[in-house]
Formats: sequence, C-alpha cells, structure tokens
Amino acid sequence: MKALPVLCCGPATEPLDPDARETLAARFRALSDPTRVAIVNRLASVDECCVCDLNAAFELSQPTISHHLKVLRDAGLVESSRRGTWAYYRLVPDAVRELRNTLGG
Amino acid sequence: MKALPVLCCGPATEPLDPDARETLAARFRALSDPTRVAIVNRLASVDECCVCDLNAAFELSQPTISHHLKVLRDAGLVESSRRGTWAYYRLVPDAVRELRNTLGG
DNA sequence: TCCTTCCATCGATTGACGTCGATACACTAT
DNA sequence: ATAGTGTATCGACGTCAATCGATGGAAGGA
Repeated sequence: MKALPVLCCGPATEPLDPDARETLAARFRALSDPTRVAIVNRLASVDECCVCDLNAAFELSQPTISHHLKVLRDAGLVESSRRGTWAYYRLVPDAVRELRNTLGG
Repeated sequence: MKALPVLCCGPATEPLDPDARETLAARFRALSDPTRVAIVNRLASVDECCVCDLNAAFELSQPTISHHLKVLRDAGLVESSRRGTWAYYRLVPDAVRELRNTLGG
C-alpha cells in the first residue's frame, strides 16, 4: 500500500482525486467494524498477538476472526508471520499514523 | 454524539468496551465511502457549502447526495442549516479532531 | 393562487458485508 | 504414516448499504 501524503479532513486540505478518495475510504472501511476496531485496539497494547488468543478473546467463530484479520491485512493495518504452528499478528504503526494524518495535523 | 476520550489504536491505548467499539466503528463507517470522504474533504476547504453545489460537483443523483449527507449528519461529522430555500452544510471540526485522536496522539 | 426550485424522504433493486459450518492446508508429535 | 492442532479458504445465507426514480414539503416569484 502506497503512502498517502494528502490530507482529507483537516485544515488546509487539498482537493482529492478519485483515486485518493477510494484509497482513503478503503482504509476507513477496514475500521468500520466493531470487531476489527477491537482487534486493532488489542494489538496496539500488546505489540504481538497469537491468533489463538484473538479467537479466545472474541466470541466469534474462528473463520470470522480469520476473515477480519484478512481485511485488516489487505488494508495494510496489520501484518502477520508464522512461527511454528502459530500465526502472530502485529499492528503496522505507520499505517495508523498515516490514517491519523489524513484527518488533519 | 458524546465525546470519546478513549484511544483505540495509538500507543498507550486502553481496552475498549463493546459500546466504545460500536461508536468508533460507526464513525469510521461514515468515512468508508469515497463520496463521503470527498464531501468531507470539500467542506474542510470551504467552511460552508450549499447542497446545490454538492449536487453539481458529484455525478450522482440528488437523492444519493442527500443520503450521504444524512449519514454524515448522523455521525456528527457535519451539520446543516437552512437559509431561505437553500441548505448549507458545515464540517464539525471537533468531530474530526476527536476521530483523529482516537487513532493515537 | 399557481408554478418553479431546492431539498428530504420513500420504495425498490442491486450489490457488498458479516457470519458460520465444512473443508483444506501447514506444522507437530507420536 | 498417522493423528491432532492451529489457521486459512470456500460456499452459503441473511442483512445492510448505495443508488435511483418518484413523491412530498417548504420557500419564493409570477
């Protein structure tokens, strides 16, 4: 996912071309679900988290959690790595920071 | 719409209760559409805007624009006032700032 | 009063999303 | 090999959202 230097909603914002609108909307959409907000929130306080812990933490089926993680991955908000049998997910701080910056400085 | 002091995604975040998850997700969902991002972006640079201008600016039907404005209104991101025949929409800067703050300081 | 303009709402349709069970895949241990 | 566990993907279902045409309502002008 490319960097997104343009602002959308803060002071001194410049007009957005259709591409930028789509990109921004896609990123906000990744956070438009309560479960995904909660996942990101949890990752923000934990640095790294096993999927099995997330499965236990949210009263949702394992495929549903896996789906939400994929949405967050596709949005570039989280990244994963397998170590042995387990998959660990981390937040991508730069992605969150970029998203915050698009809301104005 | 109430204030939302809790952080969701930044450093030193605290766990979110289900209510906060819903509220945050609802606000992000309001920005999960390219047209709504563009509307907010436009309002951020203009201070006030007539609906008729928005209807002209986006190649969508008048009911569709009205629908998006209602979504943004319900999310507390914009507010409107009628003067004569025309309706004027403004950004609610505090709402945007709050949203930015939930992404971390 | 009647007509026109601007905006909001209604009803319908189409497409996208959240959820789950079933299944497939990867790794470990026996 | 075989069994078992942790994760990802698939297919399907129900629900919600985006869009439009049609309609309603408010304000102003002839």
